[in-house]
Amino acid sequence: MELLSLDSSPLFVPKTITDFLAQLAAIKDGSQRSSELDGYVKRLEDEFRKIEVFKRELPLCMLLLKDAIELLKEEGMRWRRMEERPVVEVFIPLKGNSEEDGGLVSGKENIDKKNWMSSAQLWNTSINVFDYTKRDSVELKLGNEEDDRSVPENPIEVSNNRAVEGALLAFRGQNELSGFAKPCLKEVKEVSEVPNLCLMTPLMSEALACSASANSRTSNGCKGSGSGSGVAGQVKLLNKPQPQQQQQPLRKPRRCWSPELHRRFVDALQQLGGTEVATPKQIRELMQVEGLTNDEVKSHLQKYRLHIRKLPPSAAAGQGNALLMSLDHSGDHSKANNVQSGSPQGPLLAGGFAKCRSTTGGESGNSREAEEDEKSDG
DNA sequence: CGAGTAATAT
DNA sequence: CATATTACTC
Repeated sequence: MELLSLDSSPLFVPKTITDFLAQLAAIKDGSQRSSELDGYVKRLEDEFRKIEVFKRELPLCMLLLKDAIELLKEEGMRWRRMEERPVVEVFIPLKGNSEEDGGLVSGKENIDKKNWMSSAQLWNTSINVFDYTKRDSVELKLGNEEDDRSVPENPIEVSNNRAVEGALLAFRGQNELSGFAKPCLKEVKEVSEVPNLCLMTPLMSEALACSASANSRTSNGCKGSGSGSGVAGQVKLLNKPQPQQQQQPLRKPRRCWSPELHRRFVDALQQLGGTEVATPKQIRELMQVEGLTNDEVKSHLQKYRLHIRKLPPSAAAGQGNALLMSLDHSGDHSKANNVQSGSPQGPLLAGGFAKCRSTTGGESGNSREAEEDEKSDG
């Protein structure tokens, strides 16, 4: 046993990071030590990718793992430096600047965690922003957001993560993250409290256009596969130096109509009195979704109309159709919206309307839509 | 400009 | 084939 630990063969799995560090510290041979560390970090990262799929269920694991990875990496760098010039420093600086700062150990940790938490929140709410290399930008972005979270106006807003998304994309470029970028938009599930829609903002399109054209359209994985099973599996490094920036009519990235978004759409629709009488502009304004363009709504409406025209029989029989609703709303009362018994959502949506379901979230059984924030019209 | 629709792309 | 974007007409 001890032999093993001393030998620290590649298979040896230390119980804790500190243990591991202690082990490493015992190793005198620099190359061996670094290889040990590298291997361990690699495994950590592997696992991280795996559990990333369950990030919602295992947020703490994510954090811990990430922290561990960070720490080990830092440690590795530190040691390498120490190789060159022996310095007597206490380790566990956690992360500071990639340069070295002194041995600030005390309060830093806490602050760190806090920030991480905010990041985590972001993941949960909309995008998967995970990058342990350049999360600084993320943090900055978040700083404002989370602090200023009191925006009662529209709960639904474009994931203002376009910058983040950019970073993410960049990150994807240099490191494979198959399962990461995808979920950003489809992952959006009702997070109980914060309903959020996934929208791609026009601004984003620039960034996307570049990497999208160069790389692939996977950036906006709407219907794309998913399943995090192969997350750790595929590794493709495609790094292209984005030769062309903006030229030609760059196509807007596809807007993914998440269930939430669509629900919003339908809501607006019925509030406006039906699919046939509502106009795109009205809908858009009513939806109050930032970044949502008129054309997009129009397009969606077109599709929607087609759909409900296509299968009216069954729906009509259900007498709860949106078509009829337009008529129904005549004598609307305060809660006319409640017509959801046979709400347009059911039949219509069932047709496969809301397709951008999350892949990672296996519990798609939450078909039960959380009741929306009803507009208590005065 | 906005709505509606067809054509086109992914 | 479904879905979303663009182009076109009114």
